[in-house]
Amino acid sequence: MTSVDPSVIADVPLFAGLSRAEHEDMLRDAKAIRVAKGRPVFAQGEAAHSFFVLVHGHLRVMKLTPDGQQVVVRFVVPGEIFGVACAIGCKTYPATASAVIDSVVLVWPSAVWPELIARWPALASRAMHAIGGRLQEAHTRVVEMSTRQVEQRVAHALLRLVQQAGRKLDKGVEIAFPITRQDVAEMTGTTLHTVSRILSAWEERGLVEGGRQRIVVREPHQLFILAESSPGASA
Amino acid sequence: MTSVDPSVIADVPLFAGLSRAEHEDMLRDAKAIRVAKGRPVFAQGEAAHSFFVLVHGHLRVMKLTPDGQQVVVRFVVPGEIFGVACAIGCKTYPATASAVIDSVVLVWPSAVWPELIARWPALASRAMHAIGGRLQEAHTRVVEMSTRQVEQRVAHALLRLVQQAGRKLDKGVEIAFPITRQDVAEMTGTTLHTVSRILSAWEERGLVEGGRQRIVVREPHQLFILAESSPGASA
DNA sequence: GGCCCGATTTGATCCATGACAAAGACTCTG
DNA sequence: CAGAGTCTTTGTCATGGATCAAATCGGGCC
Repeated sequence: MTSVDPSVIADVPLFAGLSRAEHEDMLRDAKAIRVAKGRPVFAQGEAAHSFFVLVHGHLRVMKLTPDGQQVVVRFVVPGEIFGVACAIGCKTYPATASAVIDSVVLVWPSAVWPELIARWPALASRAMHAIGGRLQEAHTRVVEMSTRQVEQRVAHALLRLVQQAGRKLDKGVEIAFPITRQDVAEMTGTTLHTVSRILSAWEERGLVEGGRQRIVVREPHQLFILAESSPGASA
Repeated sequence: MTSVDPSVIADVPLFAGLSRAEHEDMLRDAKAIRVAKGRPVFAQGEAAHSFFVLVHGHLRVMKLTPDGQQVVVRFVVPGEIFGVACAIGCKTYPATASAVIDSVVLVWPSAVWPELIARWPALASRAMHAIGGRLQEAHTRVVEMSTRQVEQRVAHALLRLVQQAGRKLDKGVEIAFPITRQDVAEMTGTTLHTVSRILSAWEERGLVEGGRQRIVVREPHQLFILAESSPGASA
């Protein structure tokens, strides 16, 4: 039996407030696995055998349409629970999660979920909040896609990424994992061409700084203003 | 103290499998209120004092953007729980719910939620599934908005409405509550003008039949084919 | 170091759909 | 039954972005 050091979940919000002994107890059913950059943790349509917590690294969660287009649902950062299909009554995973950099995840069999939440009711509540937060975010995204133009959506997406995975730099904040224009396009419902043009324009104005699979936001506040401005009000 | 007849929640899926005595117990904290057509049950931004179950009628849930545009999040049909901000850790309602026809709702104070789920753990699980379902739907909508054109999105929206609130007619299925082209536009991220044109075109082809605040789907299957066809493949 | 491949940039063109405008059509009310 | 207020239809025009096409750039690998 793989034994996992309980300290790895010391700062997982979902498990906050539990004792070390309780952590150990929970980890009894878990396994830690390494996922190489680019490899999937699970794939859309697969039977939902397990649920997960990301310990280290970054994952991209995406949905594939029947005709092969893909949409980025979100990025997972360390400490988050993901792949909880079992908790919401899905038999199969509704999306694919793959590593954008070498990552480490904890894996529990789906079967232990009911047991866990029965034993720690706070867990149910926390999980509910986590799912609720994602619902909120999804709705925000729907509203955004319905009412704002591409430039504003890209601005919002960048701000969200910065908040979720920003790394402070001398001059601005950098998104802490490799991300392509294509990724940003798939987060905002546009094309990599349009994203490239927008970022170029922003770079011109000193708002951001780009690079291969790299985005640095120099002026988050300016970006915020852009994101919030009403759809008609352009320069 | 208002006493509510336990039979009103006999067919609420959330409470299925509980005994009549348990229903009574739950209803002890509830009040039933009538909401006139057009009146809000709660409004976006308001403190989330209560959560609800719709007993009779239909509600529209919508979000308002800072600049006054609105987006329809969903319609609530009888038997559904809604306004569960408290369950997902929101202090205020993130959207507005108002009656599209005269309706009756059960109201519980948010404060009893923790109590209820503590007493009936199955409730927590059911609620989780309900929220999960909405998350799925929201993601589906994001994918749709990112990858399909307006006509396909409208087709999907109609099919969803038919499934949720379809009333079988001699010639087709009717959406069982008054709904305007504006509503459909706000569900699909387009304008009432475009929706009107699309419905007119479909009516021409015999797929649907329209009227004031009324839509009858004559050929669900044709609509389905339209909804699924790849974005480029038009007549 | 030189090659190869994926990522990015940029230009030119096209078109789905939004915006504007105005005229019906249906309901309810007084 | 007239009038008002919604809702719906339809026409015309403008345009934000998608699409198509090609360079160019930058890294990693042998």
